[in-house]
Amino acid sequence: MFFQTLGGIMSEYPFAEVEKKVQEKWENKNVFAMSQNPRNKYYVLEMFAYPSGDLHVGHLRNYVIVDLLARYYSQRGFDVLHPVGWDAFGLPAEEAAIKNKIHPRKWTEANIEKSRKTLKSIGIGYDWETEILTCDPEYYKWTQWIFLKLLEKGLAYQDTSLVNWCIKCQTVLANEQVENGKCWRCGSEVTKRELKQWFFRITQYAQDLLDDLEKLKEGWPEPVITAQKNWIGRSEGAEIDFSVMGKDAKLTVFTTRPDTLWGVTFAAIAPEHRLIGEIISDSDRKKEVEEYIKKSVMKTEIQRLSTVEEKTGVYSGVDLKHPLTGENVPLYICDYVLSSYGTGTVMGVPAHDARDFDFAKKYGLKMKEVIKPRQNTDNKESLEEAFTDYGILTNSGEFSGMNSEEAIPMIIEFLKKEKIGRGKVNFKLHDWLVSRQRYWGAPIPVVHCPSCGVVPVPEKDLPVILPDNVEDYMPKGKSVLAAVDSYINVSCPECGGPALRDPDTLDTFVDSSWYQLRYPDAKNSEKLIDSAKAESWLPIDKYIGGIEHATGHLIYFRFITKFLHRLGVIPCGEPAQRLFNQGMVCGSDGSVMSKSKGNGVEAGEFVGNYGADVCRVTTLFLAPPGRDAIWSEQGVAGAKRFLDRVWRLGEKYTAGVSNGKAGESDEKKLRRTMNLTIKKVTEDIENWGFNTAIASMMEFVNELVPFEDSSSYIFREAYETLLLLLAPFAPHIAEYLWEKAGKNEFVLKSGWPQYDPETVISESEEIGVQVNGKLRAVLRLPFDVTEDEAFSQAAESQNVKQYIEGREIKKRIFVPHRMISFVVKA
RNA sequence: GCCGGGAUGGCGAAAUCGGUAUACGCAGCGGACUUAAAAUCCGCCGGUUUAAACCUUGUGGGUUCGAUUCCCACUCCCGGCACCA
Repeated sequence: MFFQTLGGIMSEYPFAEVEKKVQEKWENKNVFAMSQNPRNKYYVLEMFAYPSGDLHVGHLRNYVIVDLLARYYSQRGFDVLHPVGWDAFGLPAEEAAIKNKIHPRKWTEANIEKSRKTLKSIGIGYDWETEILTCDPEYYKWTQWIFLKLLEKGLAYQDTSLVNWCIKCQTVLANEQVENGKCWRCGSEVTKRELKQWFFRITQYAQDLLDDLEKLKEGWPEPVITAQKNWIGRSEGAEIDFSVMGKDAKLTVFTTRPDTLWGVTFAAIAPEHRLIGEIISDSDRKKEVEEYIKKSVMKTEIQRLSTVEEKTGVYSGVDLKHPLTGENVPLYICDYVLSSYGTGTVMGVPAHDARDFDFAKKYGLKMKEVIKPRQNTDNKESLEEAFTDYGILTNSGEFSGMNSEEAIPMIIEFLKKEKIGRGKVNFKLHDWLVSRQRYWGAPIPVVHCPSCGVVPVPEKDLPVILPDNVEDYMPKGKSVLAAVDSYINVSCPECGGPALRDPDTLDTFVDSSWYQLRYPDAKNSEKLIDSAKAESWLPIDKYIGGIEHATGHLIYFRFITKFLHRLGVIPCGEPAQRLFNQGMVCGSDGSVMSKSKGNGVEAGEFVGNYGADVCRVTTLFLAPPGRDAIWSEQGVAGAKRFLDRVWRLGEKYTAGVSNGKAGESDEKKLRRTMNLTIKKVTEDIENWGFNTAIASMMEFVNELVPFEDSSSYIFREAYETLLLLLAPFAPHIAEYLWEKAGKNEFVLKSGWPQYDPETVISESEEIGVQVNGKLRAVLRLPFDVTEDEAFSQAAESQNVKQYIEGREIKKRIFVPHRMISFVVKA
């Protein structure tokens, strides 16, 4: 019996027994199962997690927040979908395999089991029937299917590209695995290597991805929208052709400032540019150029990170011809020019571009001023810095005297007519490199046949199963799978002749780019998702995760959603209606909590010591969910005391004793507090103010504790209301006490209290009185006090009197329920 | 360099259509209960001060009867992007 107060000892919330019991009850009755035909759906999801093993309290925050919402919306009568899954492919499993000789699958499954246990111990209400694992063939079958569809539509292609290569590890590294130009694992220098890779043509969706950000403005945080906008990086300008002197060749540049075309004094080309070899073939500076290229390509990574100041380059020995003036334009090879953006070649306008200015100054190149500032045209003899704003064109032939804004479209039109240029829109966004020379990922469903070329695996043969019989996971310069004969050798689906499977696997961002579509129909073996299910559950209503995914996952996620939408698989073009960025939890050292830093507090251990509900309340009370927070055990005591008091209220309720009659005014006050608390908690949940919601429940409890008559109707009503409000925050204790209170239905299905606006009005309230902006008194006045009455009462108040007496009152201000203010002449 | 977020008691934080700054909690102090301690309950708790008064939301200005809230300038901290022509 939990409800006996033994020998005067104040009882505490016996979390171990209660939480176990409640969790069993939830599980037996399958309370979190998704509805098969939702009328009023609500889909909440936290961002996909990598199963790293032990969850720490930092991870917990996210789960607890989303669970709170799921439970809240359930109580509000929505059909909630709150699923869980695991982003189970990826490098760490492989690293563990190499290090500890354990199969990546085993390692991954063991970790997932561990995390599952922790999540269950916190009482997160998932429908475990819908759980997905990206390393499950039934899941990656559809990852592969999406790949085939992209291939079919020309949105997946192979191309050679320079990739990060660690010589020591003999492997390709993703950008985020390169830290300051060094390999994240072995610390040795990373070089570039040209390899054939698979890409998704996300750039084809760039404009769409950009345009639809408009639709997300209401539901997504502004910083994410901005980050995506910058990442997509649309810029309008023109491509202009420059012919190569003495050769039948031309180079095209991209510029956003065609109005500065007359100011071109040199041109610069990226060292990696594909045409360099051809252009310098008979230059007398061939040797220097080749040396420079070799040097800059090798050290690209380090340079990118360290140099912003120094620009280097080498004269190619070749000149271009200015398309308008016919003048010689020397061509330089410069590593400040990016090969991956625009055309890999730029026109140099030192007078009007800061970078070109630096370069020209260093190499003593000419500067030609062709844009004048609109205001103060004090002619300086030599330029001290580039003038990069729009202005008035000068020395620009027939366009001289025009404003940049009007000249730009006219110049583009002119270039088009002369067939030496055209308008052009460029994006910073690059095509998405999706192949990895790695084992632990979804196999790329493609066969390479010597006679038929690249042949997609027929849909009926999906999934292409990742083989388990691998002995050595150490990459040897190519994918591990290339060495698995039984896997790699296959007959061509077209001609039946001997062929090879693609040895690469897909980037894990591909796995996580569509997972939200799978939950509503996780077991469907015929389709990615049944269209009726898609119709009734998609899109996500609330999506919660860290801002660090703003330009990675969230772009891929939107892209694949859009693609599948166009394909007719799903009804929506955006994956998530609302996005919320929860803040990070930092360890006591102030840095982000993580296993590798050793500053994590293990979740399982914490729950074992204090219980799930204390853990939840502590986490939620720590700070508002959007803000970064430093973990501290200090809050635990408060959370524990709070729940212990609730527990004792339960005893008081059960006992139903009347220690003297509560006065009418006390009852009225309690009714008022109850209604105010309902209002506050409801609004706070809607506005992500979980910490203040808890604060107001604490105030409510503080009033209930000393309330005399626990057999009174109002006490019983208030207590029951408290349990309903508390349930999303501390579901175990709420559920248990709800049952003890004689309720038959789960608290989760027992509705959400409504507040009565009438009762929150109190008879009187305290109003501050200011004189010349300084607070001089606080008066208790009737709620419906008239303005005149308020002024006269205020003026009579002792302390106010001394400040206004004998002085001319210039102004009186009355703000109902808040403030009375007098302005007097000094 | 550019973009974004932040700065309020000893600590986590609350209050922004401008209206009694510091709710709630932690820590601390005092008291009740107890042989005692813990737990629990009650009270105090920004600073100078007997009170009155004055000062106080990173800094300096401004608007206003009144500014944590709005405007301008700046400092520091955190995060992201980083030669995108």
